[in-house]
This record gives sequence, structure tokens and C-alpha cells, in this order.
Amino acid sequence: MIETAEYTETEERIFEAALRVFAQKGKDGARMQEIADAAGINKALLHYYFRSKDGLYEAVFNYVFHHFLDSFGKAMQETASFEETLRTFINGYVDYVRDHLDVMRLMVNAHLSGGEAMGQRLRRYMESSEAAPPRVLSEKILAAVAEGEIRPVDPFQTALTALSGCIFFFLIYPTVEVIAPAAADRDAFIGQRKAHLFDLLFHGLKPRSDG
Amino acid sequence: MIETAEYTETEERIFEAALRVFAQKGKDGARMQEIADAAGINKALLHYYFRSKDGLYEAVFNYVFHHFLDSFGKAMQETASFEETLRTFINGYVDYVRDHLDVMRLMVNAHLSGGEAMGQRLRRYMESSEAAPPRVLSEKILAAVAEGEIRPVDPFQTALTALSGCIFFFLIYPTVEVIAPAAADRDAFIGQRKAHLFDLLFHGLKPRSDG
DNA sequence: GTCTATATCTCGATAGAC
DNA sequence: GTCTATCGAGATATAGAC
Repeated sequence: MIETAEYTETEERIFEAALRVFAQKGKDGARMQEIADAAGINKALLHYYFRSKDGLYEAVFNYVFHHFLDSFGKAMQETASFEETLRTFINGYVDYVRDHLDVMRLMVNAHLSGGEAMGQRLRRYMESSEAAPPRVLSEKILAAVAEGEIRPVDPFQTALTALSGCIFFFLIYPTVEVIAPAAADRDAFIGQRKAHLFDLLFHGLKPRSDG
Repeated sequence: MIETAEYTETEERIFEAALRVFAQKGKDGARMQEIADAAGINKALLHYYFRSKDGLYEAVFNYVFHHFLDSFGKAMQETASFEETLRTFINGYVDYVRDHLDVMRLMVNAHLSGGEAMGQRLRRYMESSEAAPPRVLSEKILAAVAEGEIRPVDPFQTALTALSGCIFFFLIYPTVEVIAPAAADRDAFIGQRKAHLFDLLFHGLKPRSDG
């Protein structure tokens, strides 16, 4: 569920339904009829509120795009130790994706079809966004390396690995459930995932005496 | 490019084209006309070879599904040390996805729309597949933990993290290119990624004297 | 096997009653 | 604002010539 304060109740119902359908089927694969059904309204109303399918998609995408990037960057910036930074990133991202699965799915779908368009959009947005969590993590890693708090690693590659670990398993959860018996209890599995990611990354980054 | 030995030359051209289009647009979003154009043939021929759009998608999906899982499991099983296992997994997976981007995209697309169907399919297939690389890695981790070669970690979570690190960045490469200047040189970036992943995971798994 | 032409249906979008 | 009915474009699929 996304907080869409600036919309009326009906618009919000459409919005939520559209996000769900677009996220799963993609822009081309989605059907206006399916969105209308999901929203519990008539198909004509979609066009009354949002002029066209393109218009509806743009509205949903733009909202989601900012929502996703702005999620919890500030909390990241306020962390004191690197340990806290890493923990905030992992818990924050995993919780965010858990609570906004379709937001993540829509972003992934947008990457699948038309990656260049994705790049363009991001380029425009990035100029005004300093607080995207992966960027903040990257900077914190750079600082921690300089302080000797962690081993000398590539900050961007490391942030990318952390990000992957937080998101990818949600994307392939149907497969994960088949392979791992433990994944049947979703909440428990997510908890394990957070703990594992922190443990592995923290130990992987800690300086070592023996080499 | 995929090796499709059991198909004629025309069928193969269709196959490749269909994979490309289905991977980017999804099953519903794909257009038979676009596939025909990409294959350099007439639309009617698609129906001559594969009865329907559904039939074509099923053929492509089933082939890709096995191709993806069988990729290099055997090489994994033959590794001696855990260090070699990890290196084989990372290099193998990264290279495989680099060379078969659309295979990965099709699998991701299938997860986005209709995850349950994905689970069903996988469940059927898994019974006859012992060599899927993540499974082999998971077993090797379990053995290495027992031997005291690496720290006591959850084998499945660890394999999942390795897998995420090898695949996810390809999926969001358009975004990666915008954020990381280094990603403009794709080959170099992929090399860095392999090195980073091995370094971080290996150090993260190594036993430590200091706790 | 490969093409052109066409039938059939589905989807996005609009008109118009209420 | 919300509905029913419908138009017209574009999609899958087939028929039939070569």
C-alpha cells in the first residue's frame, strides 16, 4: 500500500489497482479492463480520471519512482557508526520491499522493457536526489575505508552487492519457496535473510589481522 | 545465442527472435508481428511452425528453463576446494548471464507475472535436477562448514546472496550505468564485479581468529 | 515452406444517458 | 461521477495461392 495523499478516494483505488496490474504484466501486457475490475469500477472511469493508458502508467510510474528512491535515505545519513549504517540499509531495504512488493516489481518491469528510457528518467531525477539509499551507503563505505574502519573495497560494488541481497530474493520468491523449505514461513525467512546479510557483509568488510 | 540443435534453421531463427521479444515485453506484451519481423519472416509462418502464441511461448520457455538450470552445474560438482567452488560459481554465473541476457530476462518476467505457475513448473522439474548450480553451491557450503573450512553460516542464505550478486546487477544495468561512471566500460565492470564478489564473500566466510 | 489477403476477436477510447 | 453501448485500431489466427 502506498500513501497517495493528493488523490481522491476513487483515484486512489484506481492507483493501487493500476500499480498491481502494471507491476505484474508490464505496461503493454496490462489490460485496462483488468485494472478496472481490480479497482471495482467501470472501464470508462479510468479514462475519465486519467486520460489514457499511457497517462495512467506515467502517473503510477512517476509516483512510484520517487517513492522508491526517497524511501529511507535520511535515516541512512543520520547513522553514526558503519555498523549502524549497514544495519539500517539492510533492514530498511528489506522492510521497504516487503511492504511495497509491487513498487519493486514495477521498477524491475521497467528495466526489462526499455532500459534506455529507464536510464534517461533516472538521469533527470538523480540531479535532484542526493539521498538515494544506495548512494548514501556508497559514500559511507568510502568514508569507512578512509578511516580504516573496514577493508579497502570498491564502495559502489559493495553497495550493489548489499542492494542485490536485499531485493533479488523477493523477486524470485516463488522459486525460493520451492527450493528452500524454510521459506514457507515468510516472516521468519525474511528475518533470517536480514541477519545473514548483515553477518556476511560485516565479516566480509571487517579488517583482518591475518592478511 | 542459444544452441538449439533439434530445430531447423528457420525454427531456430524464430526461436531466437521470440526469446528476445518475450524476454523484454513478457508473454502478453509481446506481438507476433514483432517476433516475425525480428526473425525476418512472415507472420503466418509463426503459426505454421508453432500453432499459436501460447505454443510458441511454451516452447521458448521450456527450452530456456532447462538451459538456465543446467548451465554449469557439473563444473561446480567437480571442484576440489571451497575456494575453487566459489570462484567457479561466480565466474560461471556472471558469464552465463552476460552471454544469455534474454534467458535471464525471460525467467524474471515469468516470476513477475504468475509466480505460482513458476513455482509449479519448478517443482515438477526439480525432481529430476540435482545439478542446478545454486543447489550444488549450497551443498558445498554445508560440507565446508562441517570441515571447518568456513564459518558456520546458513548454506541456503549464502548461496542466495551469491546468486543475487551475480544476476541482479545485469537486470538493473541501465540504472547502474547512470549511477556508476565505471559501468560505461561493460567488460571492465563485469570483471570488477567478479573480483569484488569473490573477495567479499570469501572474506566473509573465512573463519577468523579474533571472534 | 512461404507468401498475401482476410476473417475474427480483443482492446483502448469515446459518446451519451442518467 | 458513474454507467452502458459502441466505434475503430490492432491483435491473433486462418484460408488459400504459389
